[in-house]
Amino acid sequence: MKQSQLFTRTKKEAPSDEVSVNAQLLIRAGFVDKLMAGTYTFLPLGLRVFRKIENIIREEMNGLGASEILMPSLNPKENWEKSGRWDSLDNLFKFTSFYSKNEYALGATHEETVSPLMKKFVFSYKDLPTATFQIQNKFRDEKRAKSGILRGREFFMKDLYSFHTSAEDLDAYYEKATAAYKRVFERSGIGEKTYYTYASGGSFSKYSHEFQTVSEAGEDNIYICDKCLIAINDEIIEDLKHTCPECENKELRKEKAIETGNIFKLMTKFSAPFELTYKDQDGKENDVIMGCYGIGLNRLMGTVVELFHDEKGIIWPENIAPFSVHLINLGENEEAEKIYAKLLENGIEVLMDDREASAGEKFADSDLIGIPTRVVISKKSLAAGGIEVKKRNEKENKIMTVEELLQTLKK
RNA sequence: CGGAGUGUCGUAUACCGGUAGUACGUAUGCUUUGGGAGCAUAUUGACUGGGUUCGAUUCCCAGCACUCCGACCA
Repeated sequence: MKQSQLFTRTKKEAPSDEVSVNAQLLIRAGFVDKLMAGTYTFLPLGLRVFRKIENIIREEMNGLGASEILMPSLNPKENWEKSGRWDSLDNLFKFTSFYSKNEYALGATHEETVSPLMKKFVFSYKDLPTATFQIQNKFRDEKRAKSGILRGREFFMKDLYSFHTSAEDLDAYYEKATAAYKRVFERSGIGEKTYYTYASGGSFSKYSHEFQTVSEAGEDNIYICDKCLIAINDEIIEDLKHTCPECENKELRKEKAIETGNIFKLMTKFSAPFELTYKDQDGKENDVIMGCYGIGLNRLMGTVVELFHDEKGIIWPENIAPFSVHLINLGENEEAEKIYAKLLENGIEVLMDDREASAGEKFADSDLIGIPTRVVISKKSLAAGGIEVKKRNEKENKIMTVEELLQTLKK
């Protein structure tokens, strides 16, 4: 893509009312725009990052044998009454139709939709286990939206639901889902800082498991066990008497963390009220055993920015960067076009800065946007024998040929 | 939901109870091209409503919006 085609522009200064690092950098660099507190537009660069994250998650969910669907955000009141959450969930967005006076909810999560849906397809133990997921916008009437894109009122979530004949089968699937979640965080670049965490189960169950990413921007406090690399959310630390549940280690390290994922064993909490049942081998009717598994996509994106930035801007991990290469053209139009075409031919995602701007402005923008590899083409680089290549997270640059660049990118 | 703070060109800011200024941006022209370039000209603004006052962007009240702290967070 050519930068001159982008309708967005970078800003020297962040809006004075944005304090969180993720919002400041994402707005300044032109990845997102705030519509109101807790709702953000993904701009072209931001959407590219979003799609990268989405695809990583999608690949991992497909790897679990789950099939993707897309459920409506607009939900009937009836389903939420059936589960009891019309009244119990206080951040559920509810409204009344002006014309019909019917009441509706905007989906905050989709157990109330997926359970009656699966009732139409699951009849026998032969239909189980099965799993389905979606990547969709959720609505939660947060009392206080905050921290940029980390806690919004409308946000994107990947929600996976699994259906089983037994608790043992759910347990096995839960393990597989946990492994898939770990791969999602590793591939997104935050694996090292993300801990499998024991947590409370909220309205779903007594306990659940979270994936917590260590960051000062986090809202949760977790206690990390450096022996088994798991953590405990401080909301249940008293229950566990300050020891790690896995190894009984008492020397836990307290850190602030962002909840990037949360998984629950629902058991029959939703299958029972929605009469989602199956017939077993003996012809007996049983409630389906369920699990649910969520990852917030906006939150994952914001967390990456919180973790990877410097005073000049964002430093995107390779796998979720909007582009692989930022090609900076300093007045060498013909050569730049050739290199741009060559990189595209080789399947490299390139953003070419073809604007008529000063070198300083182009460099500053490049650092702010944070594409992993910067390539400069100029009189100086050509005289030195080629193009100048610099990684966003390194200080030194190297002169090389385009062929050599292609070799490095393939590694 | 409780508490606090803030609303001035597109952005960041200044001053002020009496003609609202600067920088960046944007537009035009010329010069410039390795770290947000220079000159000239132009361009755009007091959240909404009420009150006090001869006069309010400024003071007061209400509303709305945003941010922060706390509570909440499936």
